[in-house]
Amino acid sequence: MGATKTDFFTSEQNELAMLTKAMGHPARIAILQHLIKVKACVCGDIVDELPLAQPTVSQHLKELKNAGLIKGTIEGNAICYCIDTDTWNRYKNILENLFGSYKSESNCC
Amino acid sequence: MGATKTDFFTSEQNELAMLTKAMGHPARIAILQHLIKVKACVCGDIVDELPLAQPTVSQHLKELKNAGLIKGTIEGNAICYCIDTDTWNRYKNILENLFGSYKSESNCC
DNA sequence: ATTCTTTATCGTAATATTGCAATATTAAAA
DNA sequence: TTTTAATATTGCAATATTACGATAAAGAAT
Repeated sequence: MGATKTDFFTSEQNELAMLTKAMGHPARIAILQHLIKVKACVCGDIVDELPLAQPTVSQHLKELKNAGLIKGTIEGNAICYCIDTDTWNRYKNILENLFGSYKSESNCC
Repeated sequence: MGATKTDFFTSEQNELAMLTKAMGHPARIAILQHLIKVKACVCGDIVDELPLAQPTVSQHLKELKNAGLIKGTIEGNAICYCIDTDTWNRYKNILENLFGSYKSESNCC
């Protein structure tokens, strides 16, 4: 055991879980916030912003990229990371949908 | 190593990470969706809804409860779980804030 | 009082995540 | 072409997560 039983859940459930799992680390939240704040794309100075070693940051960037939250484009020998607009908006909708589907009136406790 | 370096991040970042981490499993997404759908509180038939053993479901419920997403009230020898309205709305705002703070115009790639 | 039902906890195995030092890779710069 | 700079990858140790069988706990039903 130890592996998540993804096969038994819907693709929507797995996607939501994938998204939130990718966001489920303070460093990755910090990266997203930073990419949003500095309106231009930032390259490797994300490393300077974080209290983590370069390989660790690289790993977190990879996970955010795998989830589709960010994308990186090569720029010389540096790499320019930024929010991936398309998936970002899609995820925004999915989350709004989930959180919006709950109406507090219909709660018995 | 292996432990997250929470001390070096802001409490907002840690809270967002805590929330999304708690949601970052298809079973826990399924539980939330189910609690939203059946407008009354459900007790242990969450177990029947999921393709997981009872102790595993209990563990997932505990994590959702720790994150403040749900709460359980004792009802006889059963326990009635439901969305925790207050924290749910707070988390909704926090997430809307994060996802709303990104404007796609200000992206260079 | 005993049994049944419901949920939680314990113990444990399998796997995943986190973090970093060392090293590889790739392209600019000298 | 060597050096330098920026990222990625590898390998590994520490820790966390996922899952479940066995068992405990607590109240309902008999």
